Amino acid sequence: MTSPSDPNPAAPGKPLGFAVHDHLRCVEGAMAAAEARCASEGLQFTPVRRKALEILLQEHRALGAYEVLDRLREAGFGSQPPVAYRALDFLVSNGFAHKIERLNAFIACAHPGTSHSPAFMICRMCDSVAEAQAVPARGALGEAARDAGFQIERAVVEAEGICPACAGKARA
Amino acid sequence: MTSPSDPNPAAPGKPLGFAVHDHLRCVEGAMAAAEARCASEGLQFTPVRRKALEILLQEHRALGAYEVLDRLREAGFGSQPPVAYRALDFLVSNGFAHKIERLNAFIACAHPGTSHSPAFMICRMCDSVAEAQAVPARGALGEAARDAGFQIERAVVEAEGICPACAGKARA
DNA sequence: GGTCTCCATGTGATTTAATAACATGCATGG
DNA sequence: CCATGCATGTTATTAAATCACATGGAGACC
Repeated sequence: MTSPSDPNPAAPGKPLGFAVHDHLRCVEGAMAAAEARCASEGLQFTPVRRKALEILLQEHRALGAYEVLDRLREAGFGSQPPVAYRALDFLVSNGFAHKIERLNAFIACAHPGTSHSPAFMICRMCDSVAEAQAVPARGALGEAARDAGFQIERAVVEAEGICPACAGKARA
Repeated sequence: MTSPSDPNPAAPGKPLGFAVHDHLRCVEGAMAAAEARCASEGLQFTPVRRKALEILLQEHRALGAYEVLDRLREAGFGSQPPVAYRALDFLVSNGFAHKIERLNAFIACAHPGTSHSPAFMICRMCDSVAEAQAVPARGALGEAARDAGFQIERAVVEAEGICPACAGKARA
């Protein structure tokens, strides 16, 4: 699973998370990308923020703020809620992570760099989460918004269901 | 605003909430519909549940569970959180109301009867909410789900932005 | 060099959201 | 008549999020 010869089956823009992939590289790559972007945009990628992103990147699953807080504390950072919430706010507002409203939880962005309006698929059995792209102006919602004269600025799109792995297990 | 000659500009299936309409009738109609459906399906439309729905119907806006609880208490019902949460659970599971995840709040269903997967438009200035229809299988999300082998069971679709009324005010 | 300001971090306390666990009481059906 | 199921109610607790305030470092500016 961490063999360096593993191909990465997730092409850019395609949902990752359900697909097998080289996770070590996946984490390292994302960290390097974040590092680079912070440097180029003058964002302060401080130790807590870095650690928080690392924590989220470990799994393709959404973590609650208190779960992140626990791990930050273990790593020697502050132990009060604002510590986690502030780091998460930084990550979310700069596109390094997203909040899954349905779960009141946070997940690392799977398509960093890409300016995007993300959509999520949440498996209700194993809680894994995959991120896809969705343009809100398209589809039924965009149509309704145009009809109503509503200006969409941001959209939360979160599908709940069964991921391929769990569907397989259920059939077995 | 409550004049009996007001036309109702919201055709079935079209988003309501931003449109001017006869709100008294809107509430009465929804209550009657709920009444009828509970009778026909053997659901217990008890006083708390009825009152909770009435409370939500008063406004085209999402109310927090504790806000609903306050009004239930004022109406003489129990004063503890489970009172509100149980009534709201009943309304949500039977399609009389929806939960807006983004706001951790609840709103009366605008298209009762219709079996639907709702989508919402939330004004970030005045907090009003309009409900539209969105079929999750269509659009970019459905495509991504098919690609990934993910089976969508339910979808949260919540657009945040500016409603026509507030856009008008901003221009003035 | 000194100082001012901004911003990040840390802590204590509080508010808001949601659920667990348990008791009561009323229907309905056997 | 009693057993069962279901709705309601209460106490208590857990989880999520924010407020308010103190500290301290890095740069900008004189």
